Order: sequence, then structure tokens, then C-alpha cells
Amino acid sequence: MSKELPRIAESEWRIMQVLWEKGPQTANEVVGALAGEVHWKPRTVKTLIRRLVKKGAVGFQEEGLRYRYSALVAESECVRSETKSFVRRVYQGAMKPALAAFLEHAELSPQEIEELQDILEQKRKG
Amino acid sequence: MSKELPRIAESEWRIMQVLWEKGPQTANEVVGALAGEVHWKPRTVKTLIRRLVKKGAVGFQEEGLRYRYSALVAESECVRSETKSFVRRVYQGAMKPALAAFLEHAELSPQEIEELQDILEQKRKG
DNA sequence: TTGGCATGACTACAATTGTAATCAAGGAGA
DNA sequence: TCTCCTTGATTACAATTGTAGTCATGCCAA
Repeated sequence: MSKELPRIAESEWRIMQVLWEKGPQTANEVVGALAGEVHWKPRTVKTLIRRLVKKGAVGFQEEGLRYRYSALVAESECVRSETKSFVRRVYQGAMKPALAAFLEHAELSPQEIEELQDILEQKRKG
Repeated sequence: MSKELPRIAESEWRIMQVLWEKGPQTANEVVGALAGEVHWKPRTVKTLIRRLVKKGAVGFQEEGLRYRYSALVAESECVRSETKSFVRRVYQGAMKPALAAFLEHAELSPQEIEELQDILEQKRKG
């Protein structure tokens, strides 16, 4: 099942994140979940949802008169793909310099730093 | 000097990278530098350069009839800003999970892993 | 039963992006 | 000198994106 990931635009990510996090939602629930985080009018949210449906990133079931929308693409897939394209664009595909730059500028707690060190240690042994 | 970074589109990044890497270039030199890497017609490259000039990301000096273009914004600034916006969009600003995901999926040589470990170690001692 | 509200469908509209083609003017070669 | 080539300037044009408004229709409340 080599599903083509649809291209998800910046504002559409907000919608997807709600659906990934909370599971199937009505349009209104999505509007509610985003209230306070963004300024968008409910109309705008509906439009974004509709576009995602058209792109195949989101599906829906009828539920009475309303629809209940749910993500059709996996979060992990989208994140991976977006990350890859970002690294290609900004770092010309060179993962290590990208990571080095990230690590240097990131604000991390000592705890977090240790977790990352563990990951690297695993990788080195792996 | 809090210069507003102009938003650099995906294909425009290729142009900027040439200018950052090679310094001031004529349009034709940019075309040459990109030949083989991308499919673009010279016209397309010129258009992209012009847009970058309009955005204020690129400047030029007249040189006879031709122009010699150069980057007006620093690579490090652009990379940082783009990275931040990426992390915000895809990881909702959470740097550590972003990094963890990156590290886990990255293909890194043992050498590179060690370099990253050093960076983290420096940071931890910070 | 009837009017209004909620929701999905359709429409809007400018800015940005990808990908060029055409136009105009100066320099180089015939 | 006249023509062609090169290069910047202007124009093109559809797709995507951000940000909504209008239309049609079915349920709920009065």
C-alpha cells in the first residue's frame, strides 16, 4: 500500500494535529479544539477540512446530518515525509549538519539532553 | 539590526544556496551552477532570482550590462528561521521530540554519531 | 407548521509559487 | 552599419494557500 501522501499546507497541519490527537471529530469539535490557538473563523476551519478531504488526507462518516472527520494518513508518515523534505530543502539532504545545527541551538533541559544521548548511544551500538 | 527575513520558497532556496556557497554570481553563473541539479530553464532561474531581489533577499551590482547578484540575508539566519518554523508546524514547537525523531531515523556514520554526542556533551556541561 | 440555525456545498479572491514566454535594448560580429 | 544574441523587464497562467462569504437544506424550537 504505497499511499501517496498528500501535501499538507501549513494551516492544514493544525487540523490534522487535532484529528490525530483526538481521533474522529465533527467540524465543530475541530473548531472548538482550535479555538484560542488560532484566530480562524469557523468557516475557515471548515474550508481547510474540506480541502483535506479533497486531498485524501481526511475522510468522514455521516453521522445524522453532520460528518465526523478522521485522518486517513498516519501522523508518523506525514512527519517523516515533511522532515525529509525540510532537510532536503534547507540542508540539501545532509542530515548530520542539520542535526548538529539543531542540537546546538535547541533549548534543552539536562534531562532531555540525556535522553538524546541515550538515543545516540543506542544507535552507535546498534 | 532586526532585519525581517523574507520568506524564501522551496525553489528559491536553490538559488540562495548557490549565492551563499559561491558568493556573488551573474544570472548565468547561477544557471550554470544549477545545471544538472535541476531541470529548470534559464528563464525560470532568472525569474526566481528576480523574485528574490524583489523580496530583498538578494541584491545586485551592475557589471557592464549584466548584474552580479549576491545574497543580502545570512544563510545561518535563514536556516535558523526556517528550522524554527518547521519545528513549530510539524512538532508544535517541541524541540526534543523533533530531535529524537530525527536522530532515530537518520542514517549516520559512527563518526557522525560521535560528533553529535560531543555536541550534546558540550551542551550538557554548558 | 414555520422560521431560524447549523452544516455541508459552492463560490470568492488576492497572494504566492512553479514554470515559463515575450519584449526591448545594448554589444559583438558580419 | 545592420542583425542577432544576451540579458534584464514585463507578462502569463494555472495551482495552491489563506481567509472567508453565500446558498441550500434539514432539524429543532416556538
